[in-house]
Amino acid sequence: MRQSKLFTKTRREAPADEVAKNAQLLVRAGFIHKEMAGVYDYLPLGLRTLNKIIGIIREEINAIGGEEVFLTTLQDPEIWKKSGRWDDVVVDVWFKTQLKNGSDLGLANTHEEALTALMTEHIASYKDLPRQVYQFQTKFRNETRAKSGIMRTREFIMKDLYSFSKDEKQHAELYEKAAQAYEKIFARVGIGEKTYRTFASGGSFSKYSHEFQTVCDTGEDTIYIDTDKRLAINKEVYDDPEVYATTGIDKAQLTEAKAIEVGNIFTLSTKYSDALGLTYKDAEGIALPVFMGSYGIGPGRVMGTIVELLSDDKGLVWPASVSPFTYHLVSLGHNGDDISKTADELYEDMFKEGIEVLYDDRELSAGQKFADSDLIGISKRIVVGREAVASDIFEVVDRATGSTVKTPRTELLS
RNA sequence: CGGGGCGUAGUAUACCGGUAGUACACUUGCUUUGGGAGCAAGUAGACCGAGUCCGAUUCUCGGCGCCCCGACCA
Repeated sequence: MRQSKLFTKTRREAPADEVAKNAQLLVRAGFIHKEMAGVYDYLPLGLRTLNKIIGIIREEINAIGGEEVFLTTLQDPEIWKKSGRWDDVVVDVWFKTQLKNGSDLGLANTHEEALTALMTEHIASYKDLPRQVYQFQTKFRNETRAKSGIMRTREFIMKDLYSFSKDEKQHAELYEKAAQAYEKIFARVGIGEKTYRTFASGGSFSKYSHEFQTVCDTGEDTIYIDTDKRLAINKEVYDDPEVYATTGIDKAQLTEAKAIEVGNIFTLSTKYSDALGLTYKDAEGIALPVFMGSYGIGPGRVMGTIVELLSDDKGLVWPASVSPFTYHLVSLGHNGDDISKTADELYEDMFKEGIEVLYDDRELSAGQKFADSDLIGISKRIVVGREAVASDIFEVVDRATGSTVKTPRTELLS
């Protein structure tokens, strides 16, 4: 797309009401806009990156057998009363509203209840199991304190996957597959090296859960890492001797670090299937409760984590896999001169080839264009200047490393 | 929810109990063009409410909003 048509503008100054690096840079580069505390809009560039992240998650979840759905945000209190989670004392992050007739509705903060109730119509036999159902859907959580830019917000998209198994053994297989899918996802978005599968407390459903924690100084969580095994232990279970017995991790080998929770996986057991009557008939015709798990990733938080980890003093730095465009084509020409014509031509050709390119065709100084390009952080920049006009060879600069490769037109179009 | 800080043009900031200043952005004109260009002119601002005062953007109180630390994060 032509940058002259992009409605967002970059800013030289960081917003006064943001301290977090992720929010400062994303606002400055025009990726997001804050509506209020903990509530952010995604603008064209931000939405592109968010959708790249979502696309990667979708591919990996589909690869392990996930079936995508889209459930509603408005929730019937009845199903929540059955699981005991309607009460504000039990779940303190509720946003609730009412119909015109005065009856209560909830705005979904998670979807165990809704999906479990739904699946009672589709799971009847052991032949219907296992199932893995997921969605990308808006969650509302009335956090007492939103903070850290887009890392902890009151409204956010979450990928939530739910697994339905006939027993614990079948569940364990799905659980491990989901964990491996998560590792691939975090590797593909560029934070794999710093992300550790982490033992954490399991809440009220199981002894333990796993979190995926990305080491970062600005993280909220404290974890203890075994670098050899590439595993970690959350501080909340650090003093539990059973963890070491189960995992074989040597407590003395661990190193402490701050980390961001970019994903989590839970064994739910039969809590929700019991509450909502989700059973199946085994081979003998006996009704048994379905064994469940849930698996979450917040694509927005992943995006924020990438910013926290990879950006530099000039701005955002996107890995190619999640860059809003493949190329940032920066023309140094003016008013229809030869440089502009060469850049125009290259843009049109790339566009026809379906290559994702943001074309800076604006009438601005070179310095300003480079500064904007650095700030936006598209992974590769093509610079069109005098030299390109004569030679048809273009400078391609890697945003992360700053290294330049002279690339002929034909190669750019392949 | 406890503690602390802060609300001034689109953005970032300054000063002041008596006509609110600067920079960036924006508009117009001329010059400039490989790392945030120059000159000139122009548009644009005190969160809301009450109180004190001759006079409040400034002081006091209340509300609303934003940030940070802590608690919380099923």
